[in-house]
Amino acid sequence: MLTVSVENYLKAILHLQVEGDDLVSTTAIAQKVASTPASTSAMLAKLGERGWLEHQPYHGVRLTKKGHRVAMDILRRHRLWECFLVDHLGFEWDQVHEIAEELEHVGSVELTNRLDAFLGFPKLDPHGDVIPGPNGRFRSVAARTLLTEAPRNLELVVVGVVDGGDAFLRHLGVLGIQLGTRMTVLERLSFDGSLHVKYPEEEEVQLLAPSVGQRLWVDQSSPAPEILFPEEEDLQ
Amino acid sequence: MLTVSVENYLKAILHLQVEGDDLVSTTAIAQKVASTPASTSAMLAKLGERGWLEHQPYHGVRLTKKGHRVAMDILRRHRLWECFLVDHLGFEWDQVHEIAEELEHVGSVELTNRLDAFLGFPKLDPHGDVIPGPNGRFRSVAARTLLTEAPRNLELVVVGVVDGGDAFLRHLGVLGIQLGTRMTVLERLSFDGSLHVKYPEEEEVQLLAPSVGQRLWVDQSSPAPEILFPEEEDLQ
DNA sequence: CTCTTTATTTAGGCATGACTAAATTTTTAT
DNA sequence: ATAAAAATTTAGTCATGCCTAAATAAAGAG
Ligand SMILES: [Mn+2]
Ligand SMILES: [Mn+2]
Ligand SMILES: [Mn+2]
Ligand SMILES: [Mn+2]
Repeated sequence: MLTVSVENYLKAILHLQVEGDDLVSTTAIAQKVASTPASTSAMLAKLGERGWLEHQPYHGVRLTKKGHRVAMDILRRHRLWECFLVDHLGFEWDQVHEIAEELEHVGSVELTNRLDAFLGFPKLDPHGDVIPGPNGRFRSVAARTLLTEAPRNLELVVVGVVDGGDAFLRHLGVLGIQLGTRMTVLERLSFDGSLHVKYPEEEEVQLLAPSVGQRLWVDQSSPAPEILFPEEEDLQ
Repeated sequence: MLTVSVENYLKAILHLQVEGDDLVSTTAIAQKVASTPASTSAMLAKLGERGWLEHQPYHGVRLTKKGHRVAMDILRRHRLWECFLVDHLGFEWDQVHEIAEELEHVGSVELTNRLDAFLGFPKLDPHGDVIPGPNGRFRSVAARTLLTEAPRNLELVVVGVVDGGDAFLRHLGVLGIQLGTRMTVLERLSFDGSLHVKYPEEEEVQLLAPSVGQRLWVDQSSPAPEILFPEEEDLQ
């Protein structure tokens, strides 16, 4: 049986491994699970013995196939519960993380799969993060771009948030941005990468800090017009 | 913060206190939480110090107001989740106890109250057990009688199960009994208290063991016909 | 009322998972 | 290449919560 503590470590390692796919450092893990490097070092030794990760002392860890699968299952439960909380219980997207952090540790496979079905097999959680399927792999989703790297003068939709802590999500609230918000990037300022963006209904142009632009996934607004007016696309 | 273990002890004590309202014994608690009397004794001392119960060494414990409230909140979460599992995820009533045993430890009040609302503020869980409200008291329910003590020759509905472990619930399945099943008690055998019962559609009369009759809550079948044909009622 | 049985507590250990402080290894800077 | 800084592990504790075995108290039998 997996303890809550072990599960939290495995999920933290998975998270750090997805970005920067090399070895994950003790300190980074300690920070993510809010414990000390010493405690983490002891835990990593144990997780290594039990075959969930490979530990290269003084250099870092990498999840084994087995450990990766376990961590993906936890992530799956976390994100499915977030969907439930937002879609059916009416929570806001910045209120669900902490609760899902506990619900994710109820491990019944039967429960998870029925919840998945109840929710309609969602691909994305309320923050636009991809939900792993019952096979322990991420469900496939449409391609997406960071707002910073998106093309200019094209209407975009916000489809996800990178690493969205509650503070950032509330900041987005202040800016009037949520999943589904549409905007057009007019200009990227060379000074610090700030973005001039325009919202459909508003006249005024807003300036988004790079810390925001780098953490928003966007997609093209409408799959509708596509190649209907290729000349106009070229003109802009 | 309450640990899972502490919560399980408090709920076990509440359970034992409801039936037989006197002091609850160390052995009974140990049995309920599946631990030893020695471990339980140590835990009771701690729970006493922290003000959740009064411990009379060698004689037993009783929950304080504070401890009672905490336990009722856990019971509330347990039963609300059971409703969710059966009503929305399609589980059978003999499959939900173990899962709810884990879900009940997610303590967010906001979550509990929203789940309650989502479920339509149910008064009874899938086993016919009364669900505590947000104030920590049982919701009021219509009066009910044990099948053993119900009047003869009157159509009854099964509205609840006393202390329904999964084994008993599956046995009821074999007998074709679930919540909402209607039946009429024809006779109570003086030998061992077995009951001759008749089901509406079936011709044959069934014999129910006393172990079953003593653990079924029933109510009068239909509030509809009432005094419409009093003569016919008398004729039977 | 005494003896025996049963219930409960105490004593002594063990596993898990956390911490601080100290030792050690790796990395960075000069 | 060597010294300083940073990261990691090791050593030594502590709190929880569990166990078995032994001591003690309460209840029941005669
Ligand atoms: Mn968690
Ligand atoms: Mn999320
Ligand atoms: Mn439980
Ligand atoms: Mn129940």
